[in-house]
Amino acid sequence: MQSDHSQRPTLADVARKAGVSGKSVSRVVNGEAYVSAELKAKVDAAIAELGYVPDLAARSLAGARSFTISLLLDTNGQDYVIQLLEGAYEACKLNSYHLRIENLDATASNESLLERLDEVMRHSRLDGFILAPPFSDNTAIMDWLEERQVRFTRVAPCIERERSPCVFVDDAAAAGEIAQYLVSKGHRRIGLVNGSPRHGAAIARRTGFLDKIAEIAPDAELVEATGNFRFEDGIDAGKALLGAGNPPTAIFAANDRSAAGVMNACAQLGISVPDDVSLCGFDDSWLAKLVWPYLTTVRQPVSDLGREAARLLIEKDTGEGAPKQIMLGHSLIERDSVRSLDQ
Amino acid sequence: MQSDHSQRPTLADVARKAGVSGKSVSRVVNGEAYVSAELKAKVDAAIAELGYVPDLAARSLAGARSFTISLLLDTNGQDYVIQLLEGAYEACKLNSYHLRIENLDATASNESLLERLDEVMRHSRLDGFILAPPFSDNTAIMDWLEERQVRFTRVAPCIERERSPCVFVDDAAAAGEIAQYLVSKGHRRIGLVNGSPRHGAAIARRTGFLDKIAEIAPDAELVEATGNFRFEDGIDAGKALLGAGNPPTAIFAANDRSAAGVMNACAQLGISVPDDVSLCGFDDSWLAKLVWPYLTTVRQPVSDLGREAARLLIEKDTGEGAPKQIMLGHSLIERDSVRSLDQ
DNA sequence: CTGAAAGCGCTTACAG
DNA sequence: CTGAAAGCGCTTACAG
Repeated sequence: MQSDHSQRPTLADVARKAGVSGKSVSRVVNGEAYVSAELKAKVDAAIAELGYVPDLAARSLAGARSFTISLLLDTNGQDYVIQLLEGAYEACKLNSYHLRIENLDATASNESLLERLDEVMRHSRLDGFILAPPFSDNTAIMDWLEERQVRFTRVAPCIERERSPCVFVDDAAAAGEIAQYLVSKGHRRIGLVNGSPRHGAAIARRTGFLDKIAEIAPDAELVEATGNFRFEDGIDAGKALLGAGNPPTAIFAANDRSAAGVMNACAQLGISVPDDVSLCGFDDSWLAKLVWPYLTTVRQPVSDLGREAARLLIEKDTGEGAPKQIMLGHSLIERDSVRSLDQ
Repeated sequence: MQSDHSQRPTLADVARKAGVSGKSVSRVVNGEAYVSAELKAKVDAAIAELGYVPDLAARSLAGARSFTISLLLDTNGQDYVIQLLEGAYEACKLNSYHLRIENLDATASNESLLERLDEVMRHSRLDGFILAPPFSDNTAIMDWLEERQVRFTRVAPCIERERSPCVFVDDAAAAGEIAQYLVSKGHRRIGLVNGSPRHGAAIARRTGFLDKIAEIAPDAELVEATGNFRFEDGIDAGKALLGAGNPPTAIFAANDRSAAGVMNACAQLGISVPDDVSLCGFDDSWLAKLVWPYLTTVRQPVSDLGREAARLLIEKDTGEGAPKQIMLGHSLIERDSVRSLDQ
């Protein structure tokens, strides 16, 4: 690859061809102020003619930027990982940035997580990190990054949102919409399969759901089951909820994966969805259409979350001081897993 | 980050502390030959004391290596992407390499794919690429990389395996085992849901399956349906295969995803798996246990494929000239979607 | 608004 | 087996 690179035009080549100094070429390339239109035109022409592309390693060595950002995530059983990756990749590509991946184990101790981060930072330069859940709510990681003045943005944080630029969806409101939807369909005995207490989103969904029920149907009976966002949790919760006497007529599971688990429990128990029990998920992951019947759920624009998180990291702060918080919209996706009790 | 980096110990610091030249430190760090044990010990001690880590950007700028490799994949609907990523990431981490992602659209023209690769290579230095399916069978990409003398390894290639180091599973043999298994359970009217003709693996699975049937049960009736590895294809194929008269008693779908589609078709048609029809998938993706009944399938060690592909890229060729081909084992995973006709 | 010089932290020839 | 010098291709102060 060395030979390949040694034939590439350099900044000096561009400078020679344009008849200007290297510093001026650098100014144009970096979009700095105080460049006359005339000079810029000459440089741009030379760049185009030579097909010049600045060398990443040299920029990184000489300057403070690396044009590379890292996505911190846990691939373990997360349905949204791929979409997040897609969104972040797109934003990077658009801005000629590069995307690196750090796959960490969210169940590991903070100590070992920070150790790994330290290793990563020592080995290389990075313009910043995108923290995916559940790292987006990890204050130890945030403290560590802030101490070292490393920029970061967060995807779907639930705590201290003002602490960094971040992108999220209103989980509580979305869960509230599901509550409203189920109540509007006549359900008054409702089961709730909770998500991982480690994820703030699970808390927000629970709270939003319960608050809305309390508000619009205070007479409703609620049964809760613990969960951890996993398929197996959905199976267990479904059996617990539906195996007892006086089962709920509708169940809201905190994510699609555990909703699929509930469906599995139904299949095992010989209970029909939605004839015997209605079911809602959350995420609108591709899983929602890999079950039968298709799952009614809330759509989160996951790849948009990834894209915006990357964009916020790449674009310099606009100087207004305050980090940006971006809330993206969600939407209830009606499919076939809920029936109306009134009909 | 600049301030952070300027405080890091450099190679010169280590040289000073050890009382040797910078070149000697470089030799030790790079594990070069012709270093006396005594000198190496001094340098190692100084490195440990200072906590020295070589700077990636500087190494990359000065030398021919970048310690970064890129995984070329298409995230679109591929169940194995995450596992591949996990495996490749692990191998990189172990060797202090960094993993970058390029997410390309496999349905795009070769021209636009190569254009993007060119962009990527111009922007930065890369020690090589891992080609994931279906790029592992894309000769245009291989030609392009070879012309530029860029190293690459391939995951699950089906053609020209000698052309690069690669890692794969014996798809034909694995499909043959499924054939044998179904025949041993008494099935003689068998459906086959094919995979994407774009993926060589689909061809190999079909051939392996048909050949084995012809060998051990030449009297068996076979019905084929086209497919493209997608869930929807499984639904369509399932309906086509099972909606007609004299339906098969067992179906082999070329991947788990389309097998899930077949299950969906069964649910829609009121057909029970495995009571009315038996079903096998391929991959043992996590989907296999997100359906009911759990899917009997063939397990591919996907994260191992990713790990080995990265390892082959990172480790220099051993100089024997011939690229390495590594075949990893597969195994039939018996679950609950197949029943024996004899009982 | 523009430029000449120094330097980022390594590796590559080249000597010895 | 070991080292002194040059250079990779940029950006950063610093001048003007």
